[in-house]
Amino acid sequence: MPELPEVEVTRKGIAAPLLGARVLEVRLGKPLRRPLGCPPGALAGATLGEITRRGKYLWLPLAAPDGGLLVHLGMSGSLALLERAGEPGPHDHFDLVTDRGTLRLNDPRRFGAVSWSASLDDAPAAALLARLGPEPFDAALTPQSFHAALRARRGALKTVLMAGQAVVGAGNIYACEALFQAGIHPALRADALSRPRAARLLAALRATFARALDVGGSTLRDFSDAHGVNGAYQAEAAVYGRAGQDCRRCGGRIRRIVQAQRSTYFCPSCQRR
DNA sequence: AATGGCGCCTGAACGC
DNA sequence: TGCGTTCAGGCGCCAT
Repeated sequence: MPELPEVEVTRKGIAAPLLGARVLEVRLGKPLRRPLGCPPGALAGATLGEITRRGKYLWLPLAAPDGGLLVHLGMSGSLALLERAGEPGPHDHFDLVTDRGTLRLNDPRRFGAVSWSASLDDAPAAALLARLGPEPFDAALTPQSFHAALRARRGALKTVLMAGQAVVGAGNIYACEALFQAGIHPALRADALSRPRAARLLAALRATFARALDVGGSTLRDFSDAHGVNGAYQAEAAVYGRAGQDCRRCGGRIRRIVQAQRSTYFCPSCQRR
């Protein structure tokens, strides 16, 4: 469900209220994608530091006992910070009970994960984060470096965007939307993209993310933020989920193709190879 | 080292 | 109404 903007909106919703919170208890539901990696009881008494984000991962640092939790929301996960948490529902699989409320992970498909690591430099966190490319708004990510990263890839641009090595954060929706905004065909080979067009794509991706952050991640149909509110779908996707409908820019017909077993939506006349 | 394919889960929407 | 099929916002790991 969440792409980078949604994860960042989630982080913003929980970072301040949980800073300095004391862990009282950890409750687990059904198994998630990977094991917690420590006995739940071992976290009691720890104090939460400032929650950070890397790609679509959240890092919840803990002190005394030291360590942290690396959280990924997968396809269908969402976090809510509840003042008074009721009994966990059938899809609530992780509760971090603190003296400032309960941070609850709801994840019907259970592709998400919560993993304890001694630090970001230790397993499993280090290995999971090691493969990630630069953050989209990192100043070190320039049109030049982005173009260079794309030139090292032979796959289709849309697939490469989603792989997260040239830049992190784009999922299926924002990859499609950014390519539309940049006027680039999703099946164009990454290493065939000219430098000006790479610059255009980076700008489009940043604009897409910035817009989503502005509206609080509510560009996604059923996203709900850390307070459980939202879900106000903006209905502003230009191409995603619009196969067969008219392109808002040229009036042509939006097409759906499959790339790497994922749906890709694009406008054949606005987006050129 | 990059690439493509598969598996992990459940629920909603759709067609018959 | 019920049943089967398809699809869904993401990784990780594996073989090549």
